[in-house]
Amino acid sequence: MSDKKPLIQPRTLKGFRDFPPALAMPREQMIDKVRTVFRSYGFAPIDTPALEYAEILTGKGGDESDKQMYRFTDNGGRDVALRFDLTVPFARFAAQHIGQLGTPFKRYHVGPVWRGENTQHGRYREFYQCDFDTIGTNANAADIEIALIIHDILAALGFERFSIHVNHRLVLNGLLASLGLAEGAPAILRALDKLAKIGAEKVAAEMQATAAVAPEQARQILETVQIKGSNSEILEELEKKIGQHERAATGIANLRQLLAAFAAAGIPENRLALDVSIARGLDYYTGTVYETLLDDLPGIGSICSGGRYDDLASLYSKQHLPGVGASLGLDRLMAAMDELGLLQDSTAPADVFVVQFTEESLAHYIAVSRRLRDAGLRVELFPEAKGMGKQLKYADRKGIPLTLIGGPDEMAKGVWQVKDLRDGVSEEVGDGDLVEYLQGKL
RNA sequence: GUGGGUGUAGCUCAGUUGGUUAGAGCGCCUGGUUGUGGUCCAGGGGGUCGCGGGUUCAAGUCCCGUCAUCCACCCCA
Repeated sequence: MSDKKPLIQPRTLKGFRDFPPALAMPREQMIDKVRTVFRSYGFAPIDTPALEYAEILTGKGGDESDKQMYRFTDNGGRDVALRFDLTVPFARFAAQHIGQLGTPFKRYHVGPVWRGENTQHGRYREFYQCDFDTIGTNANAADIEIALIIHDILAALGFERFSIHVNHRLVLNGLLASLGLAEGAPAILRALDKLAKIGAEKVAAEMQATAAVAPEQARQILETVQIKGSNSEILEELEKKIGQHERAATGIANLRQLLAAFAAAGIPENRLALDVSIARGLDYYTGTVYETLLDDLPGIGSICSGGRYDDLASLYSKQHLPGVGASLGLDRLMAAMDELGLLQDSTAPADVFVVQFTEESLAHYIAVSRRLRDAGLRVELFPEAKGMGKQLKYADRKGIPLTLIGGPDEMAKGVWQVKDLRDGVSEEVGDGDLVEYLQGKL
């Protein structure tokens, strides 16, 4: 062998990760659970290319996202870029295909996105998002459904303590309009969005600096936005303060309907938190806005956020497409679940391990494996007729709970020895009773 | 993009004011135990000290650069 050839150092790019089974299995399990929820609401899956023409993607999320975009010229001289979220590609998709899809259209999309920003805990340059949107309807029922889905996903993943913070842009706009500040709304909302992070004083200062808000106006905004109390108490207060404004009244009514829906669905009230300070920095939200926080890990940030927008695809089509949706950050969620010990689920790749006692009897083992698989069991047959100690050790290390031993003695009697590696107990089981016995053990 | 911390065996980490063949625990492999894992006993393999350069008689240790990672800011998922 030539050891002269210099080896290439195996490595991955910053912010890009390998997923060995211990990571890939929980991720697949998560995606399965999330998908099940989407489907239970009648959402259909779509997929789009990772790579798009740069002009499709740039300029949609502001300077920041343009800077973070992986962009290059392909071999055909095209200016292309990797998608940095799933929303913009969906807008393009909707503009291109809405004629065939019909409205309302409900889709979910699970896939990787890329952002060339600095890495941090739960933040990578390649990460998975799960987006779900209903487009083509203005009905508040669609907004309610999105919130219910967020709730059901987190519940399905095993989270107990979380809260979906909701607000309505019409409430905020009504508030600003009542103060004569409709003009500076985007800048004011961007400042407001930082409330939880930098505090009321700095927010007031920023609003005064960037949006020509008078100190008294800032005080009133912050007072309204920081109303405390139960969800219905907050609504009452809002009603009193700005309920006479038509737009605000609509927003308040929609939020009231959302609360009623959650109550009707029997969801604990503390999982939905009316929070007038939630604005979402993005300009395009026009109605409901969502931000989901884990009570036990507030520092990790929002793990699922979104809202209602007036027109998704206006950049690509004259067709008016209002919608509402949210996106879930899978990798951030996985980091959270890891931290909270929700990821400890068995990662065993199989339920039953079949020992290959002798190579001569391979067909016997393949036959039984097949029978068990047909019965829905996950079965691994060891590829080599190595010593049984080796094979059992292998099965044990993988966390496979049950092993099937069928050597000459068992074959002569027409039985299998089933050894439960969890307690070390073995039992002889007749060939005919095998499937039922194993299923009972799992 | 800015500021800071950390890189020594597969993992978690020791390693003195620079000083000879760089250590431990766990894991891994082999044997005790060719029909029984997880316990026990004995033995074994495994490290260009992230990488590159510099200072020095001498660098894991000091200096510079670089890459990776973690934390904060920013932004977000």
